[in-house]
Amino acid sequence: MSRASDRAYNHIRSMILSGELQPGSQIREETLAELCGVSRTPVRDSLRRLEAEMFVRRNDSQRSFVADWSLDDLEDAFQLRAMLEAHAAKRAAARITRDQLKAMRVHNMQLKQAIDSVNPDVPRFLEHNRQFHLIILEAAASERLSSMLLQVTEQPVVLRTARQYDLENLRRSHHEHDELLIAFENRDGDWAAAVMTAHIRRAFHAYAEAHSTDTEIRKANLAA
Amino acid sequence: MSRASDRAYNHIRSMILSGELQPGSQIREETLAELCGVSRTPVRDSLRRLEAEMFVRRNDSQRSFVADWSLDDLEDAFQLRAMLEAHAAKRAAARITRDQLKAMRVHNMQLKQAIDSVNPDVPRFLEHNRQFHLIILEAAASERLSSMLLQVTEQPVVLRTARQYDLENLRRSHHEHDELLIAFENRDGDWAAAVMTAHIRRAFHAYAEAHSTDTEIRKANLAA
DNA sequence: GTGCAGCTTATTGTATACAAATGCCATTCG
DNA sequence: CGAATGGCATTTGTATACAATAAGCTGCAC
Repeated sequence: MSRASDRAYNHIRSMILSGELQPGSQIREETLAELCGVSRTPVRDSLRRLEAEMFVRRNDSQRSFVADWSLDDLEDAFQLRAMLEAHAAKRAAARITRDQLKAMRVHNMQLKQAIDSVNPDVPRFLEHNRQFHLIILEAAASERLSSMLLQVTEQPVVLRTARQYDLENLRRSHHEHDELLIAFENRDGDWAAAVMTAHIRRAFHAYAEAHSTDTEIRKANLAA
Repeated sequence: MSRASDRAYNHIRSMILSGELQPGSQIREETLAELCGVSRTPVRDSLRRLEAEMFVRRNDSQRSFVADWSLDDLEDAFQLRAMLEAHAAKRAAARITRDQLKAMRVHNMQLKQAIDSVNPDVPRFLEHNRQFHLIILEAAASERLSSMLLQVTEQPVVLRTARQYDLENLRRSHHEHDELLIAFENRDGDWAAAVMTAHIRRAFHAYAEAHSTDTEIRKANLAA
């Protein structure tokens, strides 16, 4: 996409992710336009995209609000994600190439390194993790599946809190990736799907735990 | 949505579904604007929506084309649909209310009537069929799942050819719905999911068969 | 004849002005 | 005192003009 429209999209998206735009709050096109330094036209474009991606929601009278997801909604998203990623894994097992497997191994090694050093580099872990999963999606060779999965992966709640996993959980991810790789090498789609389901669901519970702790902390702060 | 924008969206969508806009052909905003009797602004809105729904695709330089799906893409869509609908059925089995069940029974009765009369009314069948499935989606109570499923159900290829099923297949649908209802009454999510999977996959193969016949005929016509 | 440069045309992107719709508040009538 | 209604303010929708970009073409050089 073009300059202004892209800028607006990325800007608004990051403001939502960072919490700068509070969940549930109304967002007006003109305000956003000023914040992004563009006119309303590209802002409107961005809002439509963000609405399709469920970052933004509109009420009956076309006013836009920052989406506000409950823990239930989150579990919902993870459930869907688990199902779709498992499906992708199964398809990928039947189609994946040597080169793709090789690339996955490299990413899995690098994400391990990112958290094994004395100074764990979580963003680097996440990036390699993303690439790892992306290759599976690529190997699954279903454009439709890809677009759906992105929709459910790129959610604010997911992204904003992905960083909360502790190192122990990240290490588990690495081992699960290893198992996935073996399943792929054996072209065992059911195995791959099962490992993937477990992988995603564990991630959800790790998150939910971190989240409840977080909530506790927030409550404590409010009480203080 | 508002008047002009809605009109444009529906108009363009129906032109794609009817084949008036040929798959693969480029579509220019201004042309569409004239066809719809609105300015480019609402047309652009519509194109973005249609693009998100994969009715329209854009190339690297932002030009829009009517999506053109192969049989593989179609099977892909049906596979995803089967998975998602099965998931919906499972969730619905745990949540569905008496009233919803009752409404489903009514729709299933009416869709039977629509094809049992001397003059089969396929559009009426399809409408009740749609409502039947919609209630399941409603009972599944996952907004995200709903929006995904709509995406994969409302596809041109699916819609354009839904009318090709013969009466025998439509009757089978009715019976499968009956079985679904019993699974729901027993709150047996796994059963419901299994029936649903079979239901959708049978529909796909019925379609694929009709389609290949269709293709044969077309080839024959071309040869003549 | 082939390929590239530069120009021309086609198409989309952006800004802005104005129109339409919606919500809000105050005022009035029952 | 409460509910309905009218008008005002806010926000979004649409049209249009202009800018930017990409595609296609023409002619020139080799």
